[in-house]
Amino acid sequence: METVAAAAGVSRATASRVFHGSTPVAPGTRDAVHAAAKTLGYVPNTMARSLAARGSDILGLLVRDPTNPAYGLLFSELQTQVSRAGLEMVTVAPSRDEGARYERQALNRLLGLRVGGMFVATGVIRAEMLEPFLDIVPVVVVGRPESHPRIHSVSYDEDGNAAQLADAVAAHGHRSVAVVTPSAANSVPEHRRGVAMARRLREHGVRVHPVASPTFGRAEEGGLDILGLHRSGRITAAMFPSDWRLLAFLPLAQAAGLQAPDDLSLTGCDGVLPGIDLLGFTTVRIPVERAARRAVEVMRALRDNRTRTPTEHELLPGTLVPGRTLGPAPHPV
Amino acid sequence: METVAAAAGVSRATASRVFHGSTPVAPGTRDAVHAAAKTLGYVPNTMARSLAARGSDILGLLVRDPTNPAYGLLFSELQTQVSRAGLEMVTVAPSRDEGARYERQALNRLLGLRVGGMFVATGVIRAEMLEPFLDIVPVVVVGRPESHPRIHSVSYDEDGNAAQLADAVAAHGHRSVAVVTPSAANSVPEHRRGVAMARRLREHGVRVHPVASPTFGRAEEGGLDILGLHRSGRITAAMFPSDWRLLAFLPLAQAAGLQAPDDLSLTGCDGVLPGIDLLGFTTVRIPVERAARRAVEVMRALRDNRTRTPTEHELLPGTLVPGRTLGPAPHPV
DNA sequence: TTGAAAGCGCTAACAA
DNA sequence: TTGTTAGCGCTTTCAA
Repeated sequence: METVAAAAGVSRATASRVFHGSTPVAPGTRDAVHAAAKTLGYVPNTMARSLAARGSDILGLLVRDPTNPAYGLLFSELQTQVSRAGLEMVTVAPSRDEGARYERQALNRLLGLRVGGMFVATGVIRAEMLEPFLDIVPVVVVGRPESHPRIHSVSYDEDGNAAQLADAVAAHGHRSVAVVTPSAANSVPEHRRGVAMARRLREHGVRVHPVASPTFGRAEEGGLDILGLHRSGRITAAMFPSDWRLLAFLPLAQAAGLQAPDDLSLTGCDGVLPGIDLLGFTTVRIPVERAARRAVEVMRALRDNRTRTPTEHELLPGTLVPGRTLGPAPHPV
Repeated sequence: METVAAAAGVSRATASRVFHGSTPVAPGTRDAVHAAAKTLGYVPNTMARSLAARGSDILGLLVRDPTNPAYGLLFSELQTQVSRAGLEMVTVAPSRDEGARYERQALNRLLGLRVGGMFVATGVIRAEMLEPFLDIVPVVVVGRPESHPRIHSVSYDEDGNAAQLADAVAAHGHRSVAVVTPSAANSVPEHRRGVAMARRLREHGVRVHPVASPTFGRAEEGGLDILGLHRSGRITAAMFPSDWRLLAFLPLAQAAGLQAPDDLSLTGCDGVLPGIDLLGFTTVRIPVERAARRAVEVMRALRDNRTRTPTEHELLPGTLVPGRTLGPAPHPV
């Protein structure tokens, strides 16, 4: 900046004011500085700036698994919303090597940068790990339900989404349905969805056949159970806790000569897999965009008014995507 | 750090040495400092550190679209490899709002952080945009072929991958094949793959039916052409430039009562869509993990030896995934 | 509207 | 093995 200031014939302080834009600067001076900066290819040093200013407009996002399309989309949307709000954002992810240690490391990377706010999109960091920093930096948990009395969160209404799907299945006249429910150890949100679907179906008087789906990478397992249930005429529909699981079931169904929804109705959940809409799945689209928007709004409120913003725990409902894999029950059971 | 040093009864310099770990510190002193840091919840200020040290071990990744599973995977793998190398990494993505302006903004965010190296995984930033910074910070372009004489790159061998698939199709006896080829404006890598597939097929003496796939979001378009070609008996296989396109074709095929590979053989390309392996696509898996590993190795070499590392332009071959959607040609054409 | 000067939290010689 | 000291590049009072 020294060089830029010299080239423009002003002091460093004035150059600083031009870039920061807080105090008024004479138009002529401003132009001279900008011109000098452009020709010299000057990019302000964020480090020095936030060091001197004791804080920055850079927000941090801690994301669990960029491989997961839901997180990828969240990343992308948050970035866009943050940009629109005139702030910046950098993202970190933990190393994939096993261990919560890397989550901490990623958290520290953000803390070390002294970000002006943190979005946390990982279930592995527990609330207690965040607690010490709540007074230092605004934290918004996003995409994962959080009930800590001091941590703000914006997440998806998994129970409501599951209920929407169960309602749709029941409304199509299905009276006996398989529900794939992975264990909680396997996937917390999927487990929760499965449980909620089953509960709601039962409220409709529908008979539920729970299908465990124990292993993670081999989603076929529950699939064979479903084929068996269908062959013996005990179900007319199968509900999956994610589009991914439903996708995994398709080749099995196809091999068995099943057509959805004529032979068997199928539902997924999520609606974010790229290209998934083209498959015509009946599913619920989680409101990633809205979550991003709300998360940024909450963050802004927190930053503007650090003192007393009441803790918010928002739950955003998804949207039922009718699709082509859910049809009327073929025959009364 | 002042507070920590005081609590441990040492000077700031000593505390610094403990965290930085360059110069030897007496074990007793070290423990005292660590203890003090722990109880005080101290996280070193990266800003101040890299300001004072004139540089940092933080690398930056500029990623085009975190929504794309190939980039998501690359992000994740780079993070892991960087961690293993004892370095750190932060990632930025441009806002999704239109315009190359946001790409620049994202680039500046990284530059402003004075990262110690940059991975660039976006086709939108052109080489000329990077040129001014090549002397300031090591740059490695990854996932996109780059031929700039001063910019290092590690990317996928799209032509080779396309050839592998074409070879497999020809080897299965197909003599007349549809090849979906989007325009370059639509997607550069997909266009390139389509062209390369067609070329290689022709070298095998196979008759190629090019299928344009003009619009982006509506991949069905080319699909109808393929169904027509198949109905009239003019093709026995269809090659898609990405798994995504193939996925989009599936519902059409299913609606038309087609089974792969009995009625029509199908191939994709990429192999990274989550859950895609379960569909049994015949495809090529792009070597994302290897690309990440090599990119980090190149980066380390650049950082260690800034002066004269000859520019590398690596092209990594993918792996053919046999799958179940490619079978022998049903009858001679 | 501008400049001078005092730090922000840390590292890196240099001395001790 | 440790302390002292001079900055790193910037922002921000305070005067002018």
